[in-house]
Amino acid sequence: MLPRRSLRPASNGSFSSMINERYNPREAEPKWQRIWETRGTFVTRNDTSRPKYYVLEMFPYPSGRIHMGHVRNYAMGDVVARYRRAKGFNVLHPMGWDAFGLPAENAARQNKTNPATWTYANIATMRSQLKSMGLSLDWSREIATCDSSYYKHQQRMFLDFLKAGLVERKQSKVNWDPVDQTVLANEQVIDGKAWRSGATVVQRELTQWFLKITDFSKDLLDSLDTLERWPEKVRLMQKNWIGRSEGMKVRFEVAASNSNVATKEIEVFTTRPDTLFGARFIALSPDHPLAKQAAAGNAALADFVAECAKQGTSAAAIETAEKKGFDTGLRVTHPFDPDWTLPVYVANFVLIEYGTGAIFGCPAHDQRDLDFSNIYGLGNTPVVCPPDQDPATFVVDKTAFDGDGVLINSRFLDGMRIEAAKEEVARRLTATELFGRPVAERTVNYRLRDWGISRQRYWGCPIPIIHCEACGVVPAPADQLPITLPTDVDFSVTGNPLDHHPTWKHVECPNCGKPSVRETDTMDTFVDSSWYFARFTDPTLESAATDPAIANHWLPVDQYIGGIEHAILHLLYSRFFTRAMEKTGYLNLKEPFAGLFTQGMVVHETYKNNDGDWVTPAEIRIEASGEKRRAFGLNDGAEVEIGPIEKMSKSKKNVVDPDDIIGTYGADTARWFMLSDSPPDRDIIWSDEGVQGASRYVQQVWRLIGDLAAIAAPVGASEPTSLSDSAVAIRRLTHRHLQQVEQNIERLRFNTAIAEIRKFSNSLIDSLDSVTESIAPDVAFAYREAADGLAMAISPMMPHLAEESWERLGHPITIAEAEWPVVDPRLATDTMVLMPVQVNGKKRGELSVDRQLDAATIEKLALEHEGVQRALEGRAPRKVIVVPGRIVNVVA
RNA sequence: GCGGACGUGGCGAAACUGGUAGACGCAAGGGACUUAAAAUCCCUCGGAGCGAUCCAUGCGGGUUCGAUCCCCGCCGUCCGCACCA
Repeated sequence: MLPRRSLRPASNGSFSSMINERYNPREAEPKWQRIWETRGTFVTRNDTSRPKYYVLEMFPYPSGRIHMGHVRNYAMGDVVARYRRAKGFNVLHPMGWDAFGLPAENAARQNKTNPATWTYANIATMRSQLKSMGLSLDWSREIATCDSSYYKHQQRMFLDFLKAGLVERKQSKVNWDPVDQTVLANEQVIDGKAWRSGATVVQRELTQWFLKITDFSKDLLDSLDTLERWPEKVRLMQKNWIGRSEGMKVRFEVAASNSNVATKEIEVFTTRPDTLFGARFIALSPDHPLAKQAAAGNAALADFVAECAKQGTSAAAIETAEKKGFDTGLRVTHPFDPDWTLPVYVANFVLIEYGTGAIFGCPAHDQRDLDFSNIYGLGNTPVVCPPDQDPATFVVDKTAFDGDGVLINSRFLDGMRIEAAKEEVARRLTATELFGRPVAERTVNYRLRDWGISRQRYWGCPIPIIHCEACGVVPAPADQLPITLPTDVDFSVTGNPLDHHPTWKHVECPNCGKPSVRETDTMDTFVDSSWYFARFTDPTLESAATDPAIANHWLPVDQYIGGIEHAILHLLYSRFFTRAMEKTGYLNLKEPFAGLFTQGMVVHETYKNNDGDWVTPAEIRIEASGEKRRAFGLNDGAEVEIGPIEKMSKSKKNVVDPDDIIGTYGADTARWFMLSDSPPDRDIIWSDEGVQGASRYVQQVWRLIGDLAAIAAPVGASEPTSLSDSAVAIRRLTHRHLQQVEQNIERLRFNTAIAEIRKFSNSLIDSLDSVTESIAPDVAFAYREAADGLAMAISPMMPHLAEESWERLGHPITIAEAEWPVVDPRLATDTMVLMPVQVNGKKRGELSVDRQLDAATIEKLALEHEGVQRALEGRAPRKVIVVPGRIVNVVA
């Protein structure tokens, strides 16, 4: 028997809420979190009977507290993890901490604490915050990269890479802060000044460790095509970053030399060998060995080279920098004409890192070369004529021509198209010899440079190397690993604490036993995050970083989720590491992440008071009248200006603390809101109204589940032999909506999955209106299926509410351990279909027809339709297009 | 400068990538219940028109029976790279 008043009455909706107590997330959420923990629900075991699924969200830096960006990221990952688990996969969903890095040292300097203390305290806070979100994580696999149990393996890996020839030690320029005595990253240099000390940053040459990522340039580029479940945008960014270009290296013979320059030739790289007859000069990078050689005997040139070294590396500095050069006095011979010589300049715009560090300048067809040529009066010769120009009159003045055209002024190349001319030059120059070698060779050049990993910092993984005066660079013996960080460090002195620690660096040489010193540089923290996904597969293994069999089973990560800001470096380094680990026997695959998803940011309105200071959302209240919204300070009531919507940041104070939200509304509401409304790869605007909407929905579902629980057949009730039309209708909507939810989650379209769930619950609420006091068994069965289906549908997003509902519906075990219902495709598709009828592409009516109905009958029905008749105005239809199940269009 | 993405109601968006444009939600307005409020429920909600209907997916063209979707040309916003030879 049904208590009528528990359902929504036609005109008075108050009963439902009166008899249904409100859902209280503050009680339910911790309760279910404890139950999951006690039952070990999310502990992953190796189980090959089920297909594996590895979901991973980019692990956080333990900065202190989680922010809304984390909430969004981990809510998405958790939907995937919970959904896949329900679908029968053995899911690996771990969490860890990217725990090394500069902020810990900064905090240590400021607060006189130890970086380790600070870091582990933050981890404790953030772990408990993440736990309050109810994430289905296997916490038994937690790792922190600052644990020696983690970085021990990283040191070993470094030594293995060294042995395998994947590590190199070489000189490199760094941004040096002379006050703090430290190396700065490019983003720490602002307008040529150090971000912290404000000192003028200088370029300094240091010997540093490099990982030879360029060994894999080609593979890293080519394999991008295999990453089908990566965003096109990220693949493109990586492609551009690797920067492949086809060209030639061409050697020019030195024709006239100053006495101190012994070189007989200069090699340049070019992608435009076709323009060789337009050459006007050779330009060397100031860092080119030949430039330095020439400078040694020429004080003015030496001054010029030194001046170039001061040139800023910032984007702004480069943009405004004028082209400058210095004539070395050297001249080289043109490869196609022994009587033609070209001057050799040192020029500030030539990069040492790219190509050979030397170019030939063709002013007519390269803007940089033209700018340079115009300053130094070197002239230009157009050698490619645009299709719309007359070769006899075509001249270049201020704008170089880099489009397609036909070769002119180029002797044997005249009349050729660019591609043919390139081929011809290559053919001739590879067949001509200079000093016993071909003058030129075809090459492929990459923009990608080797990865410098040395950091002059304390809070990072020590590089396991010993420097001995007699033996040179000696790898630390494997049995001495881990090389741990000393804990008694002094941050009051400038510079690297490892370097001026009294004892730490002094060791005996493992080779000869003589006193030697440890490498005091630590590794770039990007190294730590380049293999953590592999460590998660067997995080407590002591003997090695990975067990290859286990790593190969779990990897690649099936779905990786994180911010677009890691599109290039982290993801590229991880791809490189996977290849390097394969080469050194740690695992056997190339690509670590089969599927990648980059989520958008969380943004919020900004608020500014009369004094122009930022105000936090917690300090204001919003008043809305009609369409207008105004904000007022809670303290003084003064009006606050509502500013633009921007990424949540501490500096603009437009942050909302996840703890506050979870405390007020519960984790489910926060998670639900984060996934609603905006497509996951786009930014989401955090708004109080939106959160309240999500919170209302939590209560609505709870009431609905209560109503359904009252009328549903018992758990496990078998399907009645025959079903009434109304029972079938309920089953249809359950199966149809569940199918849509599945498809949307699988495509990571969480916003549309949520819209579908809301449609589902709206339909159920509507359908309950027609329920009378006596419920037939077949209808009760259909409502049982609907109620269970709804609880399951919300479970990936709102797991606590789902558990509470599942319990209320009478299930003995948790929903987290339950299986996703099997959708019956016959029930998911309606037999009747509503077909719009158009006349000349404009809708004139609708036909409700059986999905199976033949086209001829549909056509007949359409033509008889009143709206069609009216629109035809007596004209005869010229053509009728029937798209079965979709649309009818009558062409008049 | 080079490369890429996006532009749909007051707002976030949806549209099975050629087939009823605006699902789902937020905000707003009206109403019911209440002494009142909260909560809940009902109705309206792109524009014009009493209506049949007409207009509308940044703007202008094109292809098509039919275009938010494909093509061409503009305008605007955002992102990546940037003296890469």
